[in-house]
Amino acid sequence: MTITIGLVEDHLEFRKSLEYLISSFTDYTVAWSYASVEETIDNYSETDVILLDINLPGLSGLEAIPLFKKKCASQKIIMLTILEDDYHILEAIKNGANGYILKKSSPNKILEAIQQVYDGEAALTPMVARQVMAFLKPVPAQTASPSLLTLREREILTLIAHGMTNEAIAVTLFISVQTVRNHIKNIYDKLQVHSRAQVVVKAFNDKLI
Amino acid sequence: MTITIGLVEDHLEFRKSLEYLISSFTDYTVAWSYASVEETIDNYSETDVILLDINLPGLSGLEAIPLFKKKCASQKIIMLTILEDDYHILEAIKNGANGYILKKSSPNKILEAIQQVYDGEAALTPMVARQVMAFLKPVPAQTASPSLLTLREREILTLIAHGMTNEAIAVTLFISVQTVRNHIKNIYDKLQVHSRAQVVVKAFNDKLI
DNA sequence: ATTGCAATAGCCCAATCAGGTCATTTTTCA
DNA sequence: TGAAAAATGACCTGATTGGGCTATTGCAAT
Repeated sequence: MTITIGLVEDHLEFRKSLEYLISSFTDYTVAWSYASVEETIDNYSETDVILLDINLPGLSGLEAIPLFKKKCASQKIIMLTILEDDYHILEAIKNGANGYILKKSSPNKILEAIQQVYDGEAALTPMVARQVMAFLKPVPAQTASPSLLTLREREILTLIAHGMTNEAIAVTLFISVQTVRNHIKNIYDKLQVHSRAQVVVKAFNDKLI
Repeated sequence: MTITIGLVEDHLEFRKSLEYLISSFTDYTVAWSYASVEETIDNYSETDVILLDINLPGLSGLEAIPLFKKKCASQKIIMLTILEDDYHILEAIKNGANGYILKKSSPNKILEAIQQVYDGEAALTPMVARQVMAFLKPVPAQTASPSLLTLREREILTLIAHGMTNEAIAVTLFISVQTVRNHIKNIYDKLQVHSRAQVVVKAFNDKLI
C-alpha cells in the first residue's frame, strides 16, 4: 500500500528533486505533478496528499485549496512554501490546509509531514507552529468588567458554551459532576437564568466569551 | 554547551524514565525534577526548557505556566501530557506554553521538541497541530448556512436562542410540543449538534441571530 | 478568632430534553 | 398531476438537567 502524492510547484528544478526524493521510497508514489493550479485542476485526480506551493503563476496555492477540496472533500493538502509570515500561514489554515511546511525543511521532515497528514494528523514545522501559537495567545487580558462570576464559574461557563454536558465538564476539570452542578446553579442565580441555552445567550451578549 | 531541563511530573516511574532518557545524551542535562508544581516553585531555578505535566496533585500544569513565566519571563515550557482535548491544548497555548506534546510520543520526538523549543521555535505533535488548526479554521460557511434550515426551523432556532423551552416555543407558535421536538431534531441533524446549548453557540457563530 | 467566600461533594425529586419510530396533511415544484 | 419536501402530531425510553437541601475544606480579610 503506497501513499500517492500530487505536486503543484512551478520551480521545475525543485519539483524534479521532490519527485526524485519521493520516488526513492517504495512507500511513496508521485501520481502527478504540475507547474500551476490551472493545469492541475484540469487534470486533477485524487491523491493521498498534495504538496502545494503558494507563490505560483496565475492562481495562488491558497486559492487552490478550496478548489481541490471541492473536487474531493477529503483531499489532504500540505502547503510547501518559502513563505513563513503569519498572513500566509493563517490563510492556509483557514482555507483548510492540513499541513504547512517550509521548503528549507529537510527531505526527512517533508516525508514525515506527508506521513502525518496521511494518518489524519497535521504537520506544522516548528517555526510555523510558533507563529500559530503566538496568534492564539491573547494579549495580556485585562478584566475591565469586574465580573460577578468567580474564575471557576467563568471557566465552567466557557465549557457550557462549547456545548459540553456536566459530565464532560467534570471530566475536563477533574472535579465531580456534583460540583459542576453547584457551580452552574450559582451561575444561574447570578445571571438570573434557568437553562444552559439562556446562559450561553447571556455569555455571548455580555461578551463573556 | 548542554541544554538544561526541568521536569514536573507526578508519575514517579515515568519521571525516572524521562530522566534516564535525557541523561543518556551528553547534550541534555536534567537540572531538577519534582512531582508537583508547589514543590517546583519553592525550589525553582531557570532551565532552558521545562517539561510540564498537566494533571498534577494540587496546582495543575496549566496554572503553573504563568507562575514560571513570572519567575522568569523567558522560561520555555513544553506541556508533556496524556490530555489531547482541545480545551487543555488551547488553555496551555493561551497561558504561554511553547510546546505541547503527548506522553505517547517517541523518546526521539520528545528530544526533538526540546531542541525545537530551545531554538526559539515551537513543538506540537501532529495530533495537537491538527486540533489547533481545526480551531483556527472557521466553520464552513456554506455547510452551516441558514439556507439548509427551513423557515420554520430557523424560527424555532431563534426561540431556542432566546432561552425558551419546548413548551414555551409551542405556545408561542401555536403548535404542539411534539412538533417543536421534531423540528429541533431536524435542526440537530442538519447542524450536527446534540443539545440546545450547542445549537445556540452555532447560531451565534454563524450569525444566524 | 471569626466571619465570609470559593471550591469541593453529596442526596433527592421533578422537569426537561434527546433519540428513535411512525403517520397525516399541506405546500411546492418539476 | 404526482413526487418530494415541509410542517404537523404522537408514543416511548432513557439521559440530562434544574432546584432544593446540607456539608467540609481552605483561604483571606476583619
